[in-house]
Amino acid sequence: MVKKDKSRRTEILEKAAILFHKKGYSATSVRNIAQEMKMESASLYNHIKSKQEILQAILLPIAHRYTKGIQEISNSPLTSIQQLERIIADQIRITIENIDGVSLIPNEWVHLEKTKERDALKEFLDLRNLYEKEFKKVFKKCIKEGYLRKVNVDIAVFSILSTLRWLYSWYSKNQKINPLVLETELINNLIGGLKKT
Amino acid sequence: MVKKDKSRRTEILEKAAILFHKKGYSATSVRNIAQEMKMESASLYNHIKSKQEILQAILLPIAHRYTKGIQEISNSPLTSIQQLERIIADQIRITIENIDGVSLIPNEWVHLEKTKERDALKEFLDLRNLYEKEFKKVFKKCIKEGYLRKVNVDIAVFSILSTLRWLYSWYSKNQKINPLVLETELINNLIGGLKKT
DNA sequence: GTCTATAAGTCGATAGAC
DNA sequence: GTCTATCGACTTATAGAC
Repeated sequence: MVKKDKSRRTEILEKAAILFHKKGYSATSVRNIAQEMKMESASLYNHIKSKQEILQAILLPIAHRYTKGIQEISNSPLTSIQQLERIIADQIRITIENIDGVSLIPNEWVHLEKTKERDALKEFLDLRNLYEKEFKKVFKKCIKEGYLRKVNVDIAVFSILSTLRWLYSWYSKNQKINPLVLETELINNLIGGLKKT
Repeated sequence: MVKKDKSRRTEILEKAAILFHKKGYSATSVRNIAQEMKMESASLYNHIKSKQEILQAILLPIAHRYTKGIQEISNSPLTSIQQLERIIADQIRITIENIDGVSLIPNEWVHLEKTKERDALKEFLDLRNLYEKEFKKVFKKCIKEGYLRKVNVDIAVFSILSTLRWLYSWYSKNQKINPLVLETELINNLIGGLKKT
């Protein structure tokens, strides 16, 4: 089976993600994106409806991917601590697969808007809330079943998610590392801790 | 002693930090800042030279504060593990004191520019590199002296700094927490780990 | 599907009256 | 030190020729 050519639209989304990552959504002009595509900015509009639609087309599929992943894992027959480790591993994989897209998740979502087609801001925030709720549920189960210490759940979950949110930044500068080493090391640090016992 | 009136310039920097936090530097216009000050945008220029100067006046003092803090701690006679804990506590304090300003550190520094007066981008990045170098030095000493496990230093330090970088975001939504509880809990999680032993 | 031309608005910043 | 007025550049997006 021959791989289908990358559509022009997909190319635009990829170039845009790189530019948004580098300078942010607001500081990136439609002309900048066109230049990367070696087109005039007017030509872009044959493939996309607006600059806003580009941002939505990058961010929302990633947000859906995260939520789908955590739901599948938390509905699986794994033990709670295994689920927690899998959820962390899943986030690491999503990040490595699409650094530029994922890099927009922590901050650039604020530029999502409600458009005629969809309320992208609400859609994103709903998915994010669902994800955090699911994450905390699994985390609490790990405590209840005696896998983890009785820590403050809000603080501990925030701390783990912070590391995962910033992974894109670290990974862009350290791409040579073996992803499986990264996965193992990170899970050990985040859950096991650093202190010598 | 009577507290000196807040200068008009300081007010501008505070309002600007809030807006930059909310929408980012690029998406915030000089007119937006003026509106918060209940002035016309032209009037702002009696207090500041340019929009860029505002960003520099917010970010660079914070960057200097971080670096000064870590250097004082790492030159103190504390043990390496005590230094590490103090460094983390210092970051938490800086964040709580100035959430809006600190919120710009992770991402908005990319909009710093070289101006006639100073090369703000270079200045910032030099300070950041110095900070990370110092942090890793202390961390390595903790391993060498047997306080911490022999983990991958780059990954572990990135992970800790990620949590501290994102603290502003979590704290803005959880300001009711006792800062000392936050400090203790976070240091325990980051260094001690979550696993039940 | 790409182009040129351009609309309609916003941007940061300045000049000069008061 | 604040205002009105305005400059010139840049913004997203559209119209219409090819």
